[in-house]
Amino acid sequence: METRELAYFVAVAETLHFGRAAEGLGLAQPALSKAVRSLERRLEVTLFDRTSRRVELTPAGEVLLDEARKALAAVAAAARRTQRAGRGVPYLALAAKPGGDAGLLPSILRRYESDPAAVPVELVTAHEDRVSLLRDGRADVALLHTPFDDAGGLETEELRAEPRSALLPPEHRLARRSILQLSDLRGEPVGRWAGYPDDGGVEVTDLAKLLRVTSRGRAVALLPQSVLDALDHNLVTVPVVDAAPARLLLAWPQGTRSPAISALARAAREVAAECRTATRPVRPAGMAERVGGR
Amino acid sequence: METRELAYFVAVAETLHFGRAAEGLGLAQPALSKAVRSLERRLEVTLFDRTSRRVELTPAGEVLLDEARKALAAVAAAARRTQRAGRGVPYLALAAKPGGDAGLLPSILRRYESDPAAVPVELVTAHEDRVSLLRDGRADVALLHTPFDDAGGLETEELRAEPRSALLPPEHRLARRSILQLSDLRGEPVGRWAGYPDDGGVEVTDLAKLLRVTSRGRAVALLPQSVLDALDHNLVTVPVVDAAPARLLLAWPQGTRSPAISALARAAREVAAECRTATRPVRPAGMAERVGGR
DNA sequence: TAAAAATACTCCATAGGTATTTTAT
DNA sequence: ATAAAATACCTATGGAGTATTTTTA
Repeated sequence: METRELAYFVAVAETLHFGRAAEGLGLAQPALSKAVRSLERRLEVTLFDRTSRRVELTPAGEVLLDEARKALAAVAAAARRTQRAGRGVPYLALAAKPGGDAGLLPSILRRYESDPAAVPVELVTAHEDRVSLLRDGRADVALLHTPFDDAGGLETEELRAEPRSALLPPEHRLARRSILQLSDLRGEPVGRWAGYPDDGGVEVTDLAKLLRVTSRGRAVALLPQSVLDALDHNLVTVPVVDAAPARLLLAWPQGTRSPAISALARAAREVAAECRTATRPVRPAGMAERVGGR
Repeated sequence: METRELAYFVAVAETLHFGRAAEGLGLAQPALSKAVRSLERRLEVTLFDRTSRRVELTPAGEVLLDEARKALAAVAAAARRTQRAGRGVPYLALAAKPGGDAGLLPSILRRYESDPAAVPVELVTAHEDRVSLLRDGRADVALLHTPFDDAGGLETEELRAEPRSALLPPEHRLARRSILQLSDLRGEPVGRWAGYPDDGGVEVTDLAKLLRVTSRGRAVALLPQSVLDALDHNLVTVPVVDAAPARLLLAWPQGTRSPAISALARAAREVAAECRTATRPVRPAGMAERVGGR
């Protein structure tokens, strides 16, 4: 199986339409039909049930879609890592969301640089999809936030874990509660980052937008207290006691823990520990209150 | 990058010889030279430092060798899993070493079959390389033995952990000791399974061979007590207190935990637990003794 | 009947072959 | 001097194009 064929298959599987998939790939429809047919012949497996009106994946096709994505990511990672290794000095590409480092990054990098195993760091900022940067080799390490990012299949170092609170407009029916449970939020539209699976919530792209949407009462946000505190708002926060805690992780692909990554993880762990002792949680948990704003 | 090119590159990187690699791939040397050159051109990276007398990998080449192996395994896995999904009823391919199940397998399977999530199991027996069966999709789950198998990058369920003992000929200088430490075995040739990295020990392919080699005093074996007890021998076993325990694991690739795998893991866990309580270790640890034989 | 996949064919880019040259030991 | 990679050149497979047919909702 050639990667070209896999890419073609994935394109069709994602659109379920040979014509549009071909257009997306920049080739003609018959070529794509033939390529998929020949893949099916080679594997001796039917990948699509298709008529001239509908295209759908067979169970085997579902499996291949999943596996092909992984395989293509691995091939892309091979190319990217090789190219990076080929260009001069070795360095570490660190992916982080702008503002998503909880202010720890400068101290982490300062400490890391004093480590003998340190290697120059290139910061790759990306609002979305830091995990796929790791998976396809554009980055070596990333700062992630679970449960927002999916750290499956990655090795991680936890830097911080924090319970989450709901951000509500003052007039909201739950705004006077001292604590909440997830079940209280049943039926509420919850703000959801663009690019994450649609659970019926409102899609937002950044905190400012989330804030606007929340102010208008169109959604509630579920965020770590420290993030809510840092925002400039006139809303109410209520701890959600059974929400999975928001965790800040340093993550890298399985089995790629180089000395440089170890050094960075060490520095990050140390800085996070210091930060924890320095800024102990001040606010008693389980208290609703007005915060922020002017 | 096409998988063909990656496979060609890996062949050259493994032999460090274009001619022999080409022969192995069943094509002519110039074709291989050209393919590698075009790969280098495409990546804009030099992969080999080569003269007409010597071929060696550049640092970037080392990276690609590593990454390409992973990528090729992912592609092979995609093909295998798809084909298996395409052939009739879904089933679970379970890789195990013949005799390497500690006798647990029949009970595990019997219990598993009563689970509603159970799916037919196909047993794939392989003396070596069960991990690569998982990695390239020929198997879904495997019974592994650490530290003999490398479970890196796999999800696992530990079924049993057992301290290991040295198997020695009665006349061996260490045969009268009550316990041993790894340091006592410094310099002793230790039996090593075929296919594992050469640490200077004697390579053996099966337990019978290991037994013969050990009897002749050409090596010592380092095995879990239960395996030694099951063997028919006239040798002495001495516990090695600081050897990593031998662990029997059920393992599957990251992120593939299907309901069927969960059910099998559950059954395995339960059977292993029962077995632990039923056959508590009888022999007081730290006692040298004659065992087995007739 | 109309939208969309499959088929029929044509073409050419390139993977691969053979013969030969270059190079380093 | 020789082993081995690179180069030159040729061939043909198959990937991709255009035009057309078939299919089904």
